[in-house]
Amino acid sequence: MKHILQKNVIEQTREGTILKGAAKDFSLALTLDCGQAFRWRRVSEEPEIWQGTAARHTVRLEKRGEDLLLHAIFQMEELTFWVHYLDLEQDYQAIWRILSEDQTMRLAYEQFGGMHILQQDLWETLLTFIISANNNIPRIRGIVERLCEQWGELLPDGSHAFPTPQTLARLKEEELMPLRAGYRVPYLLGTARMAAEGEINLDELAVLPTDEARRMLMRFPGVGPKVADCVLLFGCHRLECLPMDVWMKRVMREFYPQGFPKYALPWAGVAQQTLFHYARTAALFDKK
DNA sequence: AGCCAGGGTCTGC
DNA sequence: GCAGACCATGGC
Repeated sequence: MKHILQKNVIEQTREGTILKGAAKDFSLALTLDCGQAFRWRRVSEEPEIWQGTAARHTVRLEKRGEDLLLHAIFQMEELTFWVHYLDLEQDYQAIWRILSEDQTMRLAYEQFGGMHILQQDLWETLLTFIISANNNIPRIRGIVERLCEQWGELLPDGSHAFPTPQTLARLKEEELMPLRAGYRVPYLLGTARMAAEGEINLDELAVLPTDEARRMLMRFPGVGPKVADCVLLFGCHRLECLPMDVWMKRVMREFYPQGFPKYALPWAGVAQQTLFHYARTAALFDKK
C-alpha cells in the first residue's frame, strides 16, 4: 500500500477515490483505446469518462485535469487492483528519457506520450489475442463483448466478468457461432480446455523466464509468435516483448531495418505500443 | 469486387 | 526451417 502512497496522493470523496496528479503524464484515451484492451468505452466526452471491466472488476475512470477519479471506488483492495492494472507505479518518464535518444521514438512520444502498458489478467489477455489474429480492432471488441455477455458471470453492477476457462471448456463449437469469431472458435475452445484441465498452468507460466513462457504459450492452439508476445506484454508485463503485427512490420522496415537500438530493447514493448499508434494514426505509410 | 485487419496452421519441399 | 494456401468475418 505504501508504494501507492509514494507515487500517488490519495483523496477520498463521496464520488470515489481521487489520485492526485495521476493523469498528468498518463493518457486514459491513448492507454485504453490503443489496441491492448478491448473492453473500454468512453461514456462521456466532457468530462472525459471511461468505463470498463477487467477480470472481475469494473470501474468508471474520469480525467479531472491532472487528477484521476475512480468513481465509486472506496476500498483499498479495489484501489490497489486498478493502480496495478493501469500501471500507475511505473515511471514512464524515465523510460522515455531513454527511448527519446532515438529520433523516431521521440517524435512518436511527442505526439502520443502518456500510454501505459496495462497489467491485464493473463487468461483474459490470452483469449482476447487469439481472437485478434488476422482481425481488426472494432471487430475484436464486438467478439469480446459478446463472449463476456454470453458466458461471463454477471457482476453486481450489471456488467459481465470475463468468462473462466472452465465455463468455456464445457461449450461446443456450435454454441460459439453467435460470436461470429470464424475459424478462431476451435482455437478458443482448445485453449480453454487446456487451461481448464491444467495442461498448462497459467500461474506457473507467469513466473517463467520470458523465452520459456513464450514457448509454452505457443502450445495453445491459435497462439503463434505475435499473439504470444502480446500476451507476454499486455498480460505478463514483459516490457521487453515486441509484438510484430502488420503495422509494426511497416515501422521496422521503414525506420529500423537493423532492429531497435540496443538501449531501447528492455523497453521495446513500451516503444512498440506508441509506435503502433503513431504508424496507424499519422499516415506514415500509404497502405503498404 | 477485392483488399485488408494486432496471424496461425498445415502441407510440401 | 521456410514459402504458400487457406482460413471466417465485416468494413471500406
